[in-house]
Amino acid sequence: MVVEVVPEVKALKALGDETRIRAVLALQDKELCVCQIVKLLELAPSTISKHLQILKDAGILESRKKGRWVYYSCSQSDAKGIPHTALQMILTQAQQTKLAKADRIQLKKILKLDPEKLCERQKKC
Amino acid sequence: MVVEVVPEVKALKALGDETRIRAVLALQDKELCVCQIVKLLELAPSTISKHLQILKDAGILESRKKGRWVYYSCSQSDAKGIPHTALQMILTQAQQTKLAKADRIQLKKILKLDPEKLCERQKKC
DNA sequence: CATATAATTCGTTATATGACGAATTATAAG
DNA sequence: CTTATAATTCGTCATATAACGAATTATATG
Repeated sequence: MVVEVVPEVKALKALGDETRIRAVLALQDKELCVCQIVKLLELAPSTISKHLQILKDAGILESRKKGRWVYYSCSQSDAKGIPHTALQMILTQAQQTKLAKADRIQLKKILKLDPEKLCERQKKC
Repeated sequence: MVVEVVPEVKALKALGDETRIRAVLALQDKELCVCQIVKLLELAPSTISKHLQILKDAGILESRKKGRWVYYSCSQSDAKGIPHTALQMILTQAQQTKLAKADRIQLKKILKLDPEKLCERQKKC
């Protein structure tokens, strides 16, 4: 886990995982609730939750709770070991990759899904 | 290992390790041969060699061979997943930490060591 | 108050990682 | 040509990581 790690490399380690960088890229435009990220990345909720914790602990993401839902968003301040400007450059470049492009298409679909069909959560997200 | 990894996160993963970021920071001023890095980081040569490979494979370091010695230095081009400018910002910030400062003091000592006393390699480094 | 739901925490498991020393490779020196 | 040395590769082992499902927590709804 990214836990006993020296703060200098926390954000680097957090971002150095395909699933986690995909999550951060998905959050570039707007905040999303956990269930939407689960839908996008197709991993168990518990797995996604843990990844989001790691990113939050690294200062890359923030979260706010609204009712039963938890919304994650990109932090506007420096992450642990990566200045905000540098992080932006990294993410801008990563957005150009196939990986990110495919996810953006998929995310668009998820955001447009019939709220009734996706799940209850969509009614409130 | 950092090997099966999608290129987007290779450099991030490579840097997200205390030993490896220390190596990169030590190489900011000038190239060093493997034995000097071994001396600085106090790990087995085989371990250091592997770390340096990972950093090289991520596009962060370069190496040149001169006789029996292999010198590693920082690459001037983009790493895999981190634009060069962003990497510079990250490293500049990392240089401010206690970890890096202590290493710089130690490195200065290593570079001044009596060549005869350190080891044969020092005669040529 | 009971039930449903979103998210997290916990326990487990398979795989990845980082460490080492021994063996190997490449080059220099005797 | 033999020996010594710098670095790497290989095999092994202990630990870290990422995945899952079950259990738990928090909140909304009937």
